[in-house]
Amino acid sequence: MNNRLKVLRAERNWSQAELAERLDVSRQAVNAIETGKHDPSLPLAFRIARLFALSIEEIFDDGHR
Amino acid sequence: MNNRLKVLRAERNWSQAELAERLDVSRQAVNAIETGKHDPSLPLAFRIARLFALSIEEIFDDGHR
DNA sequence: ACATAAAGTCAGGAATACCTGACATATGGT
DNA sequence: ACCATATGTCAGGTATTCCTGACTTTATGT
Repeated sequence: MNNRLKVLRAERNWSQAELAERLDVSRQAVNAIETGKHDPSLPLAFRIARLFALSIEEIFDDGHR
Repeated sequence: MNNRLKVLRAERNWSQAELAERLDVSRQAVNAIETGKHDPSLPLAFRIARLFALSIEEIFDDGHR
């Protein structure tokens, strides 16, 4: 699952730790998602989308067009 | 996580088993999601949204707003 | 009433998404 | 060069999402 987390974070000058705090997850969880080690749960995907005021589909991409 | 799976399925006259087959998951997985026992993974949420030609947000609702 | 299909549920197990704590490496500022 | 911050990664543990197979309960049709 590809995602635009790193760029969205860079646009706001947030560290992974800052983003993690805003999402109420661990810094490692943010890192793992950014580096593609695993996908967020659906509830977390919702929190991410809401934080950036975007739809889940605008942030995450599972390929299958 | 609330969802409109049951209605979307009813609109198409699909059984849980038929839906499961189209989503390539077990019948029990569909049942568990419909009955709110657990949330789908993000990849599965994408497949569900694509199948019904809707956005994830149009199908699932995590409460917050 | 009866038969079949659909839906719900349980147990046990596999894979994955989270956690904390620790440590290594990289990047940036002074 | 030095120091602080950021990022990446590992281990070990817990919780969740899926699986199969089996069973019960509920709906539907004849």
